[in-house]
Amino acid sequence: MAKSNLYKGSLTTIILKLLSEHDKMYGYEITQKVKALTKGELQITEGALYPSLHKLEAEGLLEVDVAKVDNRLRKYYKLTEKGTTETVNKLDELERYIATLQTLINPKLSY
Amino acid sequence: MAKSNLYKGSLTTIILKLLSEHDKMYGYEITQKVKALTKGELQITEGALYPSLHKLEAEGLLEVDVAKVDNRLRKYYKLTEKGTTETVNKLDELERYIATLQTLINPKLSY
DNA sequence: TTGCATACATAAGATCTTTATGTATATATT
DNA sequence: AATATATACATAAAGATCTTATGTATGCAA
Repeated sequence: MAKSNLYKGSLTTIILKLLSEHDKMYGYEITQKVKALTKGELQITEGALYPSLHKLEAEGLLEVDVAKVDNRLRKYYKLTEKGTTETVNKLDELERYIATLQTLINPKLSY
Repeated sequence: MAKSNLYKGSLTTIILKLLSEHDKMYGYEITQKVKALTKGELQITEGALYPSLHKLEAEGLLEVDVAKVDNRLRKYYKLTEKGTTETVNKLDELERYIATLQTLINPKLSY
């Protein structure tokens, strides 16, 4: 994930946010979408993504729908009701986090 | 650190940025300064701070000046030349990171 | 047939943090 | 006088998250 270890902790929120916009997505699709949206800045590795998806599922925030497309396996993930609620919380948290960083880093500017 | 595990990875940059503005600071002072600047949002724990300071010192980004004030030990940290250079890099990295997050989270807005 | 893209997965190790604990002095409260 | 809080340092165990490496398998292009 972009060499920077800043992203540590934000992956979950990113996944949830994408799923709140796209109804259902599968793992590989998420990596490609993030790569495209960020113009290559952020490349989610599989070693980070899949365990994260599994955890979100285990927590009941996502539910899976396995499908076979072109003779290849796909696991479509979508938000549960709980996941939708949690997405709002996580996004709030992320925005507060960014605001706090801005305070520390650009003390003279207001955003 | 604010319950949120988002801050993971940003502590180093925060420390460097503060030291780029304050010439020299000691550990406890850093925790208080951050707490005040963020109105309590971000409270750096000692278990995170001290290992981080030691690491920055080991990497040659900070140098220490031990002092005794009111019969109590203080370790004043200041940026080395290398540390000053690295601060610029880390701040650039953090700003790109924030910009990337904004792209993912507020696709409709530009910052 | 070799390589690249698609599509999943996991395990070992690295990194950073929390939580808990320890030492010690100074000051305020009861 | 005793207790609590603030100041000031430190480390160790456990937890969370990620990187890196590896594995399986299909489809397609060179």
